[in-house]
Amino acid sequence: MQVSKRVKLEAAGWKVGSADELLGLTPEESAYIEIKLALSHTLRQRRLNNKLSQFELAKMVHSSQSRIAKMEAGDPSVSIDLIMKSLLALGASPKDVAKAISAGAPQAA
Amino acid sequence: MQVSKRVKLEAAGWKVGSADELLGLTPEESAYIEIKLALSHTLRQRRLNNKLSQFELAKMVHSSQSRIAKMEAGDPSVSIDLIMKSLLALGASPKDVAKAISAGAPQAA
DNA sequence: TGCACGCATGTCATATCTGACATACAGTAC
DNA sequence: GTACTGTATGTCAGATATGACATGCGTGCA
Repeated sequence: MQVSKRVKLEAAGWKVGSADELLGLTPEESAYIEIKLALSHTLRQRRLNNKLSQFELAKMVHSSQSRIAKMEAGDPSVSIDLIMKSLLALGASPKDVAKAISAGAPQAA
Repeated sequence: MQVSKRVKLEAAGWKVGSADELLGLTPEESAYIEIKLALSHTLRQRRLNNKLSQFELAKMVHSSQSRIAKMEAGDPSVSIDLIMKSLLALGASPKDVAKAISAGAPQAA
């Protein structure tokens, strides 16, 4: 993740790395965000690997470009459900999803 | 999973084991259900390990007994989001969640 | 027997999520 | 410069999920 992106995410209300000390997040909340960001990141990876634009992926999953952008940004308005369904539509298996979560959200350097 | 439980789930509209051949599920749909059932099962395990009733867990996660029952049943009306949040509230880490998904839904014998 | 506990299932008002749309911005090509 | 592609972000009506409640069912126990 580029720093610029990280700054935007943080400005948008999320903390990216080890967030909890700065914001007042409970362990559950930060674990939830960690999972969401891990899946968001994996979604973008998979989309790019498949050489798809957000618009094209949106058509595939019967959604819209703006919602794909929000998914990849880990926007608070998108559910983990939706991100997972999109991953599965891109051919990910449950084990792939598990691996993505295990790998965790990409940490800042 | 007891057979009786399995029968109930199936009667409720889900197929449990290798479902897709019987119902007309797409690979994404069955992967989604597989993940949901894996997490449902893990939720029940964790709750029982902690010796909590559904009612007690409901209070912990600011929900209701009926919704916990639906989560554990993998009811179509509950999102994976909610099940995951409950797991995290029970102290599961993202890696625990990943392991649960990797392990998969308990297969019928 | 009655009564309490734990769990399942159905319903419903409301809270939350979603897709669609508009719009803005960066990069590239002309 | 314009035009086009890909992406980000804000808004909103309609769709979906949620908590709460009622109720039923089985089990244990006095």
